[in-house]
Amino acid sequence: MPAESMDFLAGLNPQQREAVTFTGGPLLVLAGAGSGKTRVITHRIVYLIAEMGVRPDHILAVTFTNKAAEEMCQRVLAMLPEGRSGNPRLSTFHSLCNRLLRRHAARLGYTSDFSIYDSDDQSKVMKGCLQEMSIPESILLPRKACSIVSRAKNSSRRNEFATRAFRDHRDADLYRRVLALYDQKLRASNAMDFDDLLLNALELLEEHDEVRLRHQEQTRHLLIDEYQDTNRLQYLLVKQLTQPPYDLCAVGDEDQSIYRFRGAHLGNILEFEKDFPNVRVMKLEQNYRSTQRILEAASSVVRNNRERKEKTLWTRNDPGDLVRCLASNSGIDEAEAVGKVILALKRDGLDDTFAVLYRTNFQSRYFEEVFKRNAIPYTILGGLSFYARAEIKDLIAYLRLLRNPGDSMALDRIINVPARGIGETTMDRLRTHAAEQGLSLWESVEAFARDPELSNRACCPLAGFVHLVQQLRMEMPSSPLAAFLESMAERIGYVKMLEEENSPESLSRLGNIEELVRAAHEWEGQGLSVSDFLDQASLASDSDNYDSKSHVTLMTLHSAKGLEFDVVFLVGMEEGLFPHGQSLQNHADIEEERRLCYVGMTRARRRLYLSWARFRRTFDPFALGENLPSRFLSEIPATVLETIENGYSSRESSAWSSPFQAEVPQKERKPYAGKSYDSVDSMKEFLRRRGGGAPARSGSRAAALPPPPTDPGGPNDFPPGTRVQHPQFGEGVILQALKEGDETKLNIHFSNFGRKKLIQRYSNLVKI
DNA sequence: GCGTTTTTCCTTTTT
DNA sequence: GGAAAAACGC
Repeated sequence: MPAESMDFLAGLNPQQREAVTFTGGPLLVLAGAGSGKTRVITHRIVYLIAEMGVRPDHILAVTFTNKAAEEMCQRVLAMLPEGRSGNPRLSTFHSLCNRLLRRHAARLGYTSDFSIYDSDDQSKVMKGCLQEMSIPESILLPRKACSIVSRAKNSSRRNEFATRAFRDHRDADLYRRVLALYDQKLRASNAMDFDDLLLNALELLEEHDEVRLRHQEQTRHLLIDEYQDTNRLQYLLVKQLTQPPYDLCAVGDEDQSIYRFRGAHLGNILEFEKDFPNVRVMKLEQNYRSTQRILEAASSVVRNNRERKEKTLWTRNDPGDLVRCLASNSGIDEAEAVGKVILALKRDGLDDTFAVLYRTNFQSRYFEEVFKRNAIPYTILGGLSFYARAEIKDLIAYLRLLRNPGDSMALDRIINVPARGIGETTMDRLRTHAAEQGLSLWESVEAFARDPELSNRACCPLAGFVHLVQQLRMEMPSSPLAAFLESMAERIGYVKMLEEENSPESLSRLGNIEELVRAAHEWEGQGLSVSDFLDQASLASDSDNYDSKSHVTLMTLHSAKGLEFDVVFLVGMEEGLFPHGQSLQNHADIEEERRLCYVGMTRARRRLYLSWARFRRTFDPFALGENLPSRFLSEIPATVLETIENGYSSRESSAWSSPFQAEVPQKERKPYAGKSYDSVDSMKEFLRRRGGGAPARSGSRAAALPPPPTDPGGPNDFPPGTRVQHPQFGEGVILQALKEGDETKLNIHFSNFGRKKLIQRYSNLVKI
């Protein structure tokens, strides 16, 4: 072996080395958190090229985010000797499929200029579908419909829709019709949603032999990262991308599977050995990232899951500090406690990286406020990302319309932005005309603009708009990206509109546009076209924006996957928030929440703080007065945990003031009585054992707090939060109970019928 | 058809 | 507490 290769293998432990150099067929690497998963993938790529003489472009590695792909690519290139031919291909499933489809779109009846619809576009299309089918929102919300449809799409081939999709569902027939109409609309706009990218790529490979063969020829070595989060569609794609004898290397950790809601199928990794013959399975169990105590705490939590392969993660690292549990009174106090810890640790002068991880995006708010007030520089991922800002979406919608005239969502968005006298009435007529004549919205606009019958008032603005778009469309292909964007923003009147508004917001929007132009300049330098720019904007993920040099980063637990930090704060650890209230009903969902907790905890290198708040302002109808600490906290052994009581402050009464709960008469406020909270006692016991914990209430404070837990009440008592069964409406949850005279009016949310107001006496409700 | 004010509803998690 | 839809007045 050349000295060089000895070098790059020298940094690996025996198991890693084995995984890197094994080439005798399909390989599954079960890699625990922090066990050097990325190193295995990058070194394996380098090994294949440098040692096995594999042509770089015969290697395809699929990762979860573009950022991960890019980083791996850079590490690989740094290790490779000069003078090779081509680069290995590293990409996400979605970008891979996108590229494949752009090349072969015609075979599936799209043009290569197809648009990619984001979740906003999706729910707008869905809204239209439901309206056309006269399904009121009270029965099916557009976004809910989108997620149901998306899940079905991620587990079926397109030609299976009519039979296989929704097969477990009570309303399968209804959903199939919704899906069919939704699909038809997207197709008519020459558009694909995220799921279509996978679905169509699969169809392309399965049904077009020459495409598949060419691709298999190109992909002799396939590596897949985060295999635990692949869904059925991705699994089927993997099978199409390679062929026996597979050189397939899948790397994953079933304990870190956190995308079940998106169709991720744990079976993919648990049954890998059945799917591929003669598979070799290797385990990486030495953790290089975290301290012993952090690892012990995280392992004890995830051990409570049933659906997993047994493995023992260990480390040679220091024992480290105890994991700390911060118990605060309110969400604001929680944020302040975290801020204080960060300031204290920063005072020690270390160059530590910090992360605040939460279950849901809305939790970021208090942290932002506190960090701003205390001059703690932070970066926030997700929430309103750059591409989600209105002005950026508008300009991108213009580009989308220029590239793909069929893109009705883009057209709809910008036809009257800035205002050009094309209002709702005209739009209604355009839509009707399009539907009647089987035209796209754009074709309908063109027709109206030419129609001599039409009044000038309606016609002129349309004609002007058509002319503008046609001109821009002609110029676009030949102009450099940044210059084109800039001149477009000018000519469509967008800049003028913002300048005339002349408010602080409009000025910041102008700033954002400048930033977009700057970004375009950079991409232009890398030889990217308008099309690439649009794809980048659609397929970018939140963690793609993560900057490891930033000292404090706020993000959801999901976005934190694959990242690591010196100090991690896992906040909002309360029953109902984490685990999330929507996950309490079924065991598989709880297990997923637990894995999410495991992922969060194992992001920490040196210090881990877990935090919860007794009261939290919320608009969730499931919210129930005082919070209980998350069950995950009670799963951590006392020997590695230290509880810090972030005492009762004067704010507790204001923390207890949800606008919703304020409407409920004091007397009827009752703690949730459902059986999901069966561990109340163990939780209290757990806190007492640790000293600190929830002290007994006494004196004046008790008056400001909600009444202490009492019995759920008799059969005629329906406090908010109670789950009920109705003879016609099925299952529901009491949102509100109002006593009026001797009647009680109940406001109930039924899962299949939406909200209803019923008089309790006549309702025939049964508690469940 | 446009701009402002009022009301509503909301909150899982993401490519 | 804030964005998006609806309602209202011009």
